[in-house]
Amino acid sequence: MPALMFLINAVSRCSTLYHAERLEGTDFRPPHARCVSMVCRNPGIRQDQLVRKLCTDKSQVARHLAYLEEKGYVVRKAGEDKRVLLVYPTEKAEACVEQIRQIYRDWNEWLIAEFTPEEQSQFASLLERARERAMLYVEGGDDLPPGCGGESET
Amino acid sequence: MPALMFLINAVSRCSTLYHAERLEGTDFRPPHARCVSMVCRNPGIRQDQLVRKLCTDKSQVARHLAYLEEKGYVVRKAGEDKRVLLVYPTEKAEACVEQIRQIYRDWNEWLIAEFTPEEQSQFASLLERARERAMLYVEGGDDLPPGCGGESET
DNA sequence: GAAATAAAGTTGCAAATGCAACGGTTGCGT
DNA sequence: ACGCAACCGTTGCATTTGCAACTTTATTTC
Repeated sequence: MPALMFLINAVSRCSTLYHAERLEGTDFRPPHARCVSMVCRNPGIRQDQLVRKLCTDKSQVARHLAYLEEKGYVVRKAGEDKRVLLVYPTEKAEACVEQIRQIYRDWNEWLIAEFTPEEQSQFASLLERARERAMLYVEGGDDLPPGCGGESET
Repeated sequence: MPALMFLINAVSRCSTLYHAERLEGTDFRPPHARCVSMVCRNPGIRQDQLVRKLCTDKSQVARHLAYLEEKGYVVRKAGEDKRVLLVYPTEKAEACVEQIRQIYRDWNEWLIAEFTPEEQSQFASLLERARERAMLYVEGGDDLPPGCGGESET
């Protein structure tokens, strides 16, 4: 049995390929669509919080938002704390976010279409818990996987 | 609740970051390690089958194997059908594959450490089924997700 | 048997990603 | 009030990835 990572990588890649296909002809590629979807769900979100939610590198978010801003899908305003940028969707974004969400739904439903309803909710729940735990590694903390300098052994 | 893709992408990315950290100082980066692990598990595998198992692009496998061959970890021989290459691990690869596998195990176990044993096997089983279904999309066929030209409507 | 078609692998190129270094801003300690 | 560390976002750079065009070999078709 292969390691979980192989399974997860495979599903992740297939998902992205599907989204890329569905997004053909739009202004978006998969990472842009992820940003738009998240910004519309959280208007005024701080850019660094967007990085956390998308679990990617801050340089990616900076570049993708710059692209989306240039295309008129988002607006960024400095917060009270002038270090942070608050990101707002424009009407142009609101007008097409539903189309993006539909792509997500289509993939989700098709992917787990052969699961029973209980399996479907189990799957989502376990994945969410795995995600939370995986984030612990990225964000650092006490409970780290082996080989991260956090070993309690001598 | 976010789409499954966000969860899967996040776990996938965290996994890769972890593996990259653990592989520091070796000749491998995550994609090389994946190739070595798979080739050692399937000595003499055809390069195109490796592409399927790793669920990546054939150009990636070509480049990563070229690197591994140059470094002396694998050997590639033309098959009876001279179009295909058969990939064999060298002793050098066999000597370090166990170290790679340990990294996979460490991550696996840590990631699902807070699941109950039943949840752990459920998770692996559901992920495997999701992977198989996701591959259906990449490899084409009858049962495709919406928007892939395979619609049965008019 | 020759030509057309398909398959496997390689290479070139553009996009996406991750990291490290940098600039501007805030908060803290003294 | 000053200096210093931390924080946020941006940019430069190297790696990884995906696609398409190409080469070589096998298979099909006539």
